[in-house]
Amino acid sequence: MSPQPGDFTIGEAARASGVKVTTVRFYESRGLLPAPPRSEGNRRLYAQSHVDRLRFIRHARELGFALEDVATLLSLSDEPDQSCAAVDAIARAQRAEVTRRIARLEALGVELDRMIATCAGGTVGECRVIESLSDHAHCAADHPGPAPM
Amino acid sequence: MSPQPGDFTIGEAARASGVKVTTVRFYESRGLLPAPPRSEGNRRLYAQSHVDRLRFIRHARELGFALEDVATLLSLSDEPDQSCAAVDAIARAQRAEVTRRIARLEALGVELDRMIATCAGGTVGECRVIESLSDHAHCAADHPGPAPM
DNA sequence: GCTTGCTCCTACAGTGACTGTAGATGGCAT
DNA sequence: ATGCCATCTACAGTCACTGTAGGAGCAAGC
Ligand SMILES: [Zn+2]
Ligand SMILES: [Zn+2]
Ligand SMILES: [Zn+2]
Ligand SMILES: [Zn+2]
Repeated sequence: MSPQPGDFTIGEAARASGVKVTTVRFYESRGLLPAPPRSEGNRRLYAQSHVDRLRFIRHARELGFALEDVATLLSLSDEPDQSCAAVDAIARAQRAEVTRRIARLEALGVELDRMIATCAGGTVGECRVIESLSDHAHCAADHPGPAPM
Repeated sequence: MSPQPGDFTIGEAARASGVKVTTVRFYESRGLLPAPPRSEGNRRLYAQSHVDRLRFIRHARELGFALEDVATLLSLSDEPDQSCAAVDAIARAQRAEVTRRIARLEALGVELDRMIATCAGGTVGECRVIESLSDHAHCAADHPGPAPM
């Protein structure tokens, strides 16, 4: 395929969508972006629809959706006559996840603040931050597990 | 080395510290936990000090410190005569990071709520959630980048 | 003594969502 | 023709683990 007016190189598609060149190729490898036709010199030739799709992916990723969810949302958006209940469910699940993460981080913030406030600025041997880390019994809330943050 | 009373197998150390067996070995491979002596049958034999160290690591991880920071905190705690300024700095940086993450997630939550509220429950073609994802211009705040969440 | 069943061993691959690197071409401008 | 950036493929690295395969150790029950 020879380059047409209106085609984008991968660099142009990257700039137009705000997705990095390497990430565009990565999305293709993950099946989120269809493999475009190539030029005679084997370069990818993107159309506007690819750029639109990249912007969709970017926005969804910025909102924290996992690539798997992005893939589902993309395949749903390709079938406009279906019910949007599945779309809604994914968005609500993401909202709930965001809420959980915030609660988690608020609790960490409180405990970190308590720890930091006890530090009197002396030696490590006297430092209550180290002590707090050593002694789990000092902490008010239970920790659900290693922080995914 | 033959097992002594007071020694822990890796499984016992794991239960006593709340760190999984595989994760204990992983921490050893990362240099966070010193390699313990072995039994005649090549099993790791931990002392109470190892269990204490594991509990320290676990608590620091629960507070979201990266393993590299945990390693620094551990090496600082091994030198009790030094100033605790470095400890304080790491804790404050972690606190700041938690604050940033919360702010980020609050913004995502607001945008997700707006998106979800516009969904009227019709078809995908009419769904404003998909539309919001497609059209970046509809969103109020700038996104700093893909969400690390 | 023998089998069952749990724990433990090493070594390596996989996760998610990319990022970085190496070495080889493509293609445009001077 | 020369320089230089963009692009190509393929693979390793990131982080903090988790999971798997294929053995070996060890206590208890028979
Ligand atoms: Zn201190
Ligand atoms: Zn705590
Ligand atoms: Zn909808
Ligand atoms: Zn937005």
